[in-house]
Amino acid sequence: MGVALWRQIADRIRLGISNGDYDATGMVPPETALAAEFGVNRHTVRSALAALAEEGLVRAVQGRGTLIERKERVSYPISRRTRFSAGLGRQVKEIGTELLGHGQVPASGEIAAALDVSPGTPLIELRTVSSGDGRPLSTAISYYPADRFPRMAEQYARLGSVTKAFAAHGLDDYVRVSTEIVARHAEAEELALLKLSPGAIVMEAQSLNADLDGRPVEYSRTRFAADRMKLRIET
Amino acid sequence: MGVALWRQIADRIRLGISNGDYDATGMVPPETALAAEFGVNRHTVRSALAALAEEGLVRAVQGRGTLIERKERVSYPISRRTRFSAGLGRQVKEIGTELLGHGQVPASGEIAAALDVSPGTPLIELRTVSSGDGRPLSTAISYYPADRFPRMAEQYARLGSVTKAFAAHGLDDYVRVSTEIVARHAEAEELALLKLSPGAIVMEAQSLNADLDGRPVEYSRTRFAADRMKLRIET
DNA sequence: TATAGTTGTCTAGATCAATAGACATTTTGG
DNA sequence: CCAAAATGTCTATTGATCTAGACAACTATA
Repeated sequence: MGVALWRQIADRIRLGISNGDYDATGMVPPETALAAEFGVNRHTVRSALAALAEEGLVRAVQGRGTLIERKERVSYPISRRTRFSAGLGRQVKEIGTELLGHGQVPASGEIAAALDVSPGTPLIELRTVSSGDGRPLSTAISYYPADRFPRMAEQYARLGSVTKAFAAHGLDDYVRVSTEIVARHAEAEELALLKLSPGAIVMEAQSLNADLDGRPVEYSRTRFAADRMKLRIET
Repeated sequence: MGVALWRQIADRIRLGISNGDYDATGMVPPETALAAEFGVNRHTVRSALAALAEEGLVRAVQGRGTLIERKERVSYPISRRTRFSAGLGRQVKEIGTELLGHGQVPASGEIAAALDVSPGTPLIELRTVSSGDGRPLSTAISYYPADRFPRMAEQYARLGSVTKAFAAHGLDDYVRVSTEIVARHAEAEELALLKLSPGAIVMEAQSLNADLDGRPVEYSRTRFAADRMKLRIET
């Protein structure tokens, strides 16, 4: 209830594709067969397939059938040495990062606690979107202590990498201290940034990075498009 | 499109609650205020609140308002020494595990590769549901090499713990080798097992455990109810 | 005890989702 | 070339969702 039948059917077909049920033919079964399998009208199946085509997961060809344009989920590694670009390296040909905006904000309770600073301490805030081969994969809001990394925004904009921006401030190495992952429905802003359709899912990772002395250097909230990414924990 | 408006509104209110937007009063704003805020009819807001009440997240009291029954997400730790019960210890008073069924199956391609056995090798399969304080939290399908752990099902049923069932086979310690996490809409079976409503989200963790010599001992697919759990990565 | 503010219930109409059926258009293979 | 099989398009009908409005029932407070 509350979720249109065609969307539920779309979810089941998507699952079947990702399970490899149709690998033998590389095509989804005919609309009439799917309608029979799911016990719904052919038009309902067509709505579902139209949604999947919109996602780029399948492509219908009149007279032939509906071809699967397999898109593997990109695997994002999470380890003590998590670096965005490095981990995605071979899975996508081209990585794009866009700086949506930046600013200086006072540390609020939760973030202040994570970064181990007093509430109100000035922080640099970066908002970014990252994509692989043109598909948006994740969007992040990151916070850095402004006294230690005053030119974070400029350096990130220039270098296109947090690791390099840290290096420009004299920080050569840092490690992941903790990561918390929740999954939820995407908000309106996330739908727009990640080019998702309503009802889509994001995985939100709240992570804390620290230098080798254990001093926190970055707190970030990264939202991953759940149908395009999987997270790989390396312990 | 494809997701009823009242369900989208419910998602936004749920998010507001988990963000602590209404902590000052402990109540959701009046229905008329919410209707104005979201630009929908009051009846639509009422449908959304009814759904949240069904989840147990809020409770409406005529004449007063709609009270928030805050339920924090249970944090599930993932580390080299991931043990289900131990990690949840202090967050829930009572942990329940139910063995739904078990059997012996031949190893299929993907699972055989993970467990480093030839396809067709007999495996013990366990299907379980775990809950905290009566609320279902996760459901899992686990596979164990049948030659090494022949009485896995019986021992698990008797001892209620994978760690103890391993110990009964002479395996005293094991570690998490890898974990992959995806998030997706729950399937019909998962909706039933975890007592979720349509459109709900599950986080699926595919994990591999090995003994201290590096030999794989368990491959499992655990699906967590996303609105009741968060995953905490400890590196 | 009024009164304002809140949730609960009912009716009616407008819009969207799903079913049903018919037929056109395109591809494939005998 | 023809027939089978597949997707594309159109019309019509039914049921669910959303809007709109009015009023009842209950709670807290002045």
